[in-house]
Amino acid sequence: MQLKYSRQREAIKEFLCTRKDHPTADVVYRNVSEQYPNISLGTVYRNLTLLADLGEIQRLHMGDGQDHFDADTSNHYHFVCNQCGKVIDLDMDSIEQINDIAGMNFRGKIAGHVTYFYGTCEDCTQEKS
Amino acid sequence: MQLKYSRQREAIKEFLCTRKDHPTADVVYRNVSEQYPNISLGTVYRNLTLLADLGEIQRLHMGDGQDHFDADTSNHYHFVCNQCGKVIDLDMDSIEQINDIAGMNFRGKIAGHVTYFYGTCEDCTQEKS
DNA sequence: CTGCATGCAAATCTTTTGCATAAGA
DNA sequence: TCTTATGCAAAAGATTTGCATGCAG
Repeated sequence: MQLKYSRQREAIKEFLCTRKDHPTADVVYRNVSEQYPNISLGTVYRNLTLLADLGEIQRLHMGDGQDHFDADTSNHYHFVCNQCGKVIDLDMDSIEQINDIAGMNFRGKIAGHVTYFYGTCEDCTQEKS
Repeated sequence: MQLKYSRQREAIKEFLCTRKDHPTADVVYRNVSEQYPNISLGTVYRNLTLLADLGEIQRLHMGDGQDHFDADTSNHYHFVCNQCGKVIDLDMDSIEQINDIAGMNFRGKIAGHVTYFYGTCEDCTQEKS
């Protein structure tokens, strides 16, 4: 099967790149709708899935019921705030470290990993006090 | 609200403790049904959610469409095989390491985390060759 | 007795899919 | 012109929920 250009897909990808948070399919849909009023949610899902399969974006399963999408495909950690639900990227260079750790006890081929930290973000910590 | 004993909940918890893999709600349902033929899927979900909220079990969002449940609430990593879908616990003592890593760049309170490694498990690697 | 837990079924919500039409190559 | 992508609506799945009844305290 041969991939064809589509402006809808392009717009979806572009929108994701502008965001540092991790929008859900529905958020993508509502935003891209402003540029392409006739776009359908099905198309958004199809393209998000396609882009994720191509490795151009990351699909995140955070357990809040909806998948989230991230245009940053580099290995990085995610912090999910228990209070406000915000998702924050954690930058760190030592991603290799974690692969080493896993390698210690596991025999098999590790292709990738996803790490979520859960807790209270700085903003919510301040509000409490 | 006051918690009351229920044999169904007890059976669900016990079943989970016997398993080293991470059953889905439906698997729990089918198994506990053997002991309590009239138990309903709703009850299974209600209790799994309750037990997870109490911290007695862990709810895992692995991105295969169904949540998985784990009676082992200690911090540990999960390996998900891309080929057969199997989930394997990775034992490692150095869990603290990962908290240190996150602490380096993030200001806030980290309460817990979940790490999934994706790849090919040993069995599937062998079949291929 | 009083209230939480259950069973059942319906409702919700997210994501996927079938199909006729539009658009890219 | 040939094939992939879209839009729309229906379908599919997983999980939640309302309500009458059952069981624990």
